[in-house]
Amino acid sequence: MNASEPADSGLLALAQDFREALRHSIYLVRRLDADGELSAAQLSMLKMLMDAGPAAGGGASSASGVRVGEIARNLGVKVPSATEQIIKLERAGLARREPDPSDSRAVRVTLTEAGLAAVATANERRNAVMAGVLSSLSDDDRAALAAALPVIGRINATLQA
Amino acid sequence: MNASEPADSGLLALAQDFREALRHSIYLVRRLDADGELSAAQLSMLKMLMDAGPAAGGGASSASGVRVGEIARNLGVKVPSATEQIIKLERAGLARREPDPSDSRAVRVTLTEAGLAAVATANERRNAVMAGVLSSLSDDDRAALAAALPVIGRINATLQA
DNA sequence: CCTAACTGTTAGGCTACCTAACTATGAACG
DNA sequence: CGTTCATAGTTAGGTAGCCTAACAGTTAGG
Repeated sequence: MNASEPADSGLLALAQDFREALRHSIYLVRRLDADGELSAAQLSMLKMLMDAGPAAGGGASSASGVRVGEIARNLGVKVPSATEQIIKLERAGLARREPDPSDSRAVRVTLTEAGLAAVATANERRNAVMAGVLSSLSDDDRAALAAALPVIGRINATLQA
Repeated sequence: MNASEPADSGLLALAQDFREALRHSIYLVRRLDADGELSAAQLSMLKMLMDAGPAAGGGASSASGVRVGEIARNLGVKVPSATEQIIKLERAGLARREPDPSDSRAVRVTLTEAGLAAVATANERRNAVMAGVLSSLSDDDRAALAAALPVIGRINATLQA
């Protein structure tokens, strides 16, 4: 419509639509998280520990576990919030806190067996619910969604930096 | 891989990926909402009032405003939570509560001029931030995202029912 | 050493949500 | 009509998750 700034106006429109979609998706997330097992925050943390746990990034030695500060950064929260969640997970027997041998200030957090199992169970259940929702879509819709997921992943990755 | 239930396993995989994407997108939403103006919940409510306000659904007469129960349903929260937010908006001068002339039990909520302006401002700002994020994508990525938005909208619509 | 930088915990506070209990109005029916 | 049941919203009390500020212990540098 506007010849002077077509790109910008399209970008803003896309931004608005995407925002709207995410805003509404909060219901969906809320419904998924309402299975009364693990809270969203706790599952996120457990999952992160699982992903990062086995082979921690670029570390030379096999320093098992993730440091509190790193957890906070990964989850996009402040350190005290991470501590709070970690303590809850620890009390629930899902995670363990151990001193870092190479730096006595630091704390290493690892999943327990129970934690690992809890992640698996919770994820399965939520995936099943989500799959139920997606099952009502057409094949084309699912294809479009699948094509967009890497893009959304790229958007999210941008924010980590 | 598995010939017996290829559709189901694909569906579950898609479900998992979509869930993951939404989970990570929470950062993005949080960042957008951290502009220190209106909280996410309040902006959602204001926006809903704006959308529903002018021409309320299938109502015969021009009953202006939205009822508290309807607001709660639209936002996916319980009535007391809606009341709470409405009171905050009212105190901030962004919304008004009036008795429903046709049912003295009911309350009609409408935006004030200030509320309308606040929605506009907050949305503009957040759209700009989001546009900034999206500007780093390739054209193909943006196209894929745009194609998926209606699908996500359809998913969200499913939940309303 | 002694100070400066860093890691994590504690303390206190806020928002947004929930359930349960209450008030007031409307509607149905004998 | 008047009692009874349903509906609309508010109030009260509680929880989860996040934040900032203040604190304690550890490491590293001058």
